[in-house]
Amino acid sequence: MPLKIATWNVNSLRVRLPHVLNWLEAEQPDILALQEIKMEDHRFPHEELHAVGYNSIVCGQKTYNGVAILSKQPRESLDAVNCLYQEDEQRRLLAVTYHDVRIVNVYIPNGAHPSDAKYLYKLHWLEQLHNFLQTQLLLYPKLVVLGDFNIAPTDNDVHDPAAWEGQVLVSEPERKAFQRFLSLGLHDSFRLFTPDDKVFSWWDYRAAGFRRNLGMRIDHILISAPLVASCAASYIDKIPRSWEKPSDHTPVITVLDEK
DNA sequence: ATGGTGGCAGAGCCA
Repeated sequence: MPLKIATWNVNSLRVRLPHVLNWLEAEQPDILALQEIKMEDHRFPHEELHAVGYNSIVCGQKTYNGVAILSKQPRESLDAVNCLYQEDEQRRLLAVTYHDVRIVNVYIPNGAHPSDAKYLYKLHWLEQLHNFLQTQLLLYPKLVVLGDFNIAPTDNDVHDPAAWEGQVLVSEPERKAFQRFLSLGLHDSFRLFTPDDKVFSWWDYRAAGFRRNLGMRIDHILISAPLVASCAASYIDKIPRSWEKPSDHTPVITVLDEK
C-alpha cells in the first residue's frame, strides 16, 4: 500500500491550524511533519487534529521553533519516539518509527547571515545531524529525513542565484553539508522526478515574493537507498501558499509504494 | 526602497 509522506513549515500552528485541517482532509497523507509550530506541548491542538483522523507526537517550545509528526496510526504504534538533542534548548528534531520506516523530522537553523553567530550554530547543527543520521542508517535501513533544511542545494533551487551567491541558504559550507547527507546514501526524492526545473517550496513574505515567484526550494524529503525503488512520486503543492494568511512555506509530498 | 512582511508578544527577536 502506498505511503504518502509530507512536510510543511507552518510558521505558527495556532494561526495555520485551519489551513492544516483543510489540507489534511483533502490530501489524506499518512504522515505530516510540521516545523515552526511555535507553541508549547500543552497548547498543541490534539483534539482538532484527532477530529480529522490524526494523532500527533509533539516536541514544542514557546514562541520559536517546535516540531510535530501527525499520523493516522495510534500514537503508541509510532514506537521509539525521541525528542532528540536534549542539550539543545531549541526544539528542532523529532523521530518516529512507522512500521519499518524511520522518519526524522528536522527544522534546521536558518543561519541569519554568514557573519552571524547563528550561522556557526547552523553549521554545528548540520554536523551533529550528519552524525545522528549516520547512526540512524545503521539501525534503520529504510530512513526518511524530511523538513525545513534552510538550504537550497543547487542553483536550480534558487530564483536568482547571482543575487544570492554566498548568502545564507545557498553558501558553499551549507551546500557541502547537504551533499554530505547525500553521501550517506540519502536521495533527494523530489529530484528523482524533476531533475532540473526550478520549483520552490518557500517564498519570502516581503516584496511580493510569491506573486513574483521569487522563491527557493529549501524544504526536502530525503530517502535512503532501499526506499528509492519504491518511490512513486514527489512534488510540491503550491496551493496552500496562495490561501489567505498563508505560511511562507508550502507542503512537499513524497509517495512510497511499499509492498 | 539599505526596506519590505509576518508571528509572537507586547519591545525587539526571529525568519
